[in-house]
Amino acid sequence: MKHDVAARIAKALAEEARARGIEGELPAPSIDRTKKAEHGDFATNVAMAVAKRFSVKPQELAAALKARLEGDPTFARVEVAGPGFLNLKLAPAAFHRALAQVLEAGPLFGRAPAASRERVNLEFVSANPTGPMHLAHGRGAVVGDVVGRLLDATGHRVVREYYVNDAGNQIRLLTQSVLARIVDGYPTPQDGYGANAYVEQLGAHVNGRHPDLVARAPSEPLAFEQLSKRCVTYVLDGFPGFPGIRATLRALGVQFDVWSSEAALHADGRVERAIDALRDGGWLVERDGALQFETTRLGDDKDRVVFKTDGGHTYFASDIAYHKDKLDRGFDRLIDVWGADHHGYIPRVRAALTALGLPAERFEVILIQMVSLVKNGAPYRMGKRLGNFITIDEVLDEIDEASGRKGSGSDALRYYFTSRRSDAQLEIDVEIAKKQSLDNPVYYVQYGHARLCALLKKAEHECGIAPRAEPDLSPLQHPDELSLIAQLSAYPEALAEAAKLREPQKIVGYLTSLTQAFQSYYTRLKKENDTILPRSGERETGAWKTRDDGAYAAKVRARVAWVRAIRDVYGAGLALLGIAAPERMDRPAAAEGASPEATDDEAG
RNA sequence: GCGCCCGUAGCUCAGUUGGAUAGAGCGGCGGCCUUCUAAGCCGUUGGUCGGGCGUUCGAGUCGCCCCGGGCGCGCCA
Repeated sequence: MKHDVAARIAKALAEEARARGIEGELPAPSIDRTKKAEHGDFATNVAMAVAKRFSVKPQELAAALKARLEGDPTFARVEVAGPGFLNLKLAPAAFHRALAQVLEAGPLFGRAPAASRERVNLEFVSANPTGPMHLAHGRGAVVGDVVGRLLDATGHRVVREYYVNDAGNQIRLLTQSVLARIVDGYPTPQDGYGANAYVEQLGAHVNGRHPDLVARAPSEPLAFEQLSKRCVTYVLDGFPGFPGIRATLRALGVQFDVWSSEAALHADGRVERAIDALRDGGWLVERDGALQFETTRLGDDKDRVVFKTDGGHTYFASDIAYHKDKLDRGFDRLIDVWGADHHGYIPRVRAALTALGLPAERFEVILIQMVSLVKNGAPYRMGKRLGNFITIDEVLDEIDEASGRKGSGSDALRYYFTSRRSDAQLEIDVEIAKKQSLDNPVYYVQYGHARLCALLKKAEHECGIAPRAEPDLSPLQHPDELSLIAQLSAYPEALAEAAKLREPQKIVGYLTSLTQAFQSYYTRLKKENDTILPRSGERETGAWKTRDDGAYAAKVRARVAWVRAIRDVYGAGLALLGIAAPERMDRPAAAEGASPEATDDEAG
């Protein structure tokens, strides 16, 4: 629809230029959808943008263009406004054409499967396998997952990857913490994972399953290593009392294609080879007994240690190998989703790729800002040692239970995390996060979808309108119906924009506004004493089919197709967000029974 | 001190990458269910878009300078 309008404006502009003898390239006109109905459907600033080239006043040029555009039946009204805007109101037929396009594409509308075919490696979450995922991890998980869906939908080939840090200090500390719980006299490690239910349960489980390893681990390094591996496995796969990271992610609707292991990078020599390559390139220096990579030569603040004085590697050493490995696997683009507290890390990874002769410009980072928790207005600090972190499992379970539907918690959390820009800090009240089950805005969007589905079901079963009917659309004349079509036609633009900028909240915003428009129309129509479908009495007798010589039936059929288009776009949008699109939603019992008295009782 | 992010309604946040009278949810107040789902709709309340200067037809959006908050500046991850 927008392209169509843009092409017509460009044509009028070109004609005007020719008439005035203006030579050369003209800037592409910028076409905007208007916010106000009185401004028509589209507006363009083209007259203001090119007035200088034409050596005339913007308003004069706008008037000339208006004269040309008025000859085009696509436009019902063309007006010059303000300093030289052209406000365009489209004829109904233009809306009907746009709707036909949506209907033809159906649920695939807006997708661009043949776009770039860029091969993208999307690495996200990558939380250390040392404990359950807590709420803050969820933000990166959801944003990463949705960015993956956005890229899928816009023609990229995405591999979702979880980098398991199974080779470092933190794993050793976890294993030591576990041993301290179950082996008499085993020292509690400094900065370890304290006395909480998680370590307790993990210890009990490990002790029951691998008594031999537990016995030997304190004195035999090999046994310790094997025990560490077991611990990582249990953290990922779960053990009694805790579902494990994989299951938590699954419950959140997050899937991964590849789980790559840091330990494996070391085991098969990829780290060594990457470091050797840096050495061969002359990037490494021995300093203070450690091996340093001179990243300052590539714009970093200071040189970075890759091998420590004690001979151990830093995580940076692994990361060099890991990112090199990802590029070696042939990806056109690497997208890492990181917590914003790691932002200082970007220059050194980029430096590493450059030093290795790899295309660093393919490396991109999405920073996820902190999630800070408050409880009753006061900061709520979470910490491993405090043992009071709110796990994702906990939040999911509570919301599922309160709403009586499995998956409800995932929907609520996904909505919450995707409705905000990821580069802005986010404050969550832990009480609201857990109890906000029934007034979460996600239900608003889902309810809209359920209403559309209910209409379509009734249309099929009680009016005999085929689900894939392709009726004449010209009876659609209600201003709300037409402006909703304009909104539908904007969906591909919203999707493309969201994918390009890696900003899921654009989709949430789009869906919210679409829902609003439909819900508002739905109620307004009733006030106008009209309905989308025939009322129940007429449905039963079939009288609606012949009313007004069939004109009414034609309108009903057109409206049902229109509803189907909205439903399809809706469903597509929700799928992008990984939020369920329920076909029916019944009022929850709490809301059903809500009366002033009942509310007072609860409050008192 | 240096670097990155943020500052928009009482609270949590959007704002189509420079457009017209800045929006939503929650909260407050007042209305709307006899037949398509009231988890809804309508109205109302609420703003010097942190402050200043600049760029131009036009700034919440871009530039510079302040103020305020968060994060980073480890041979931790």
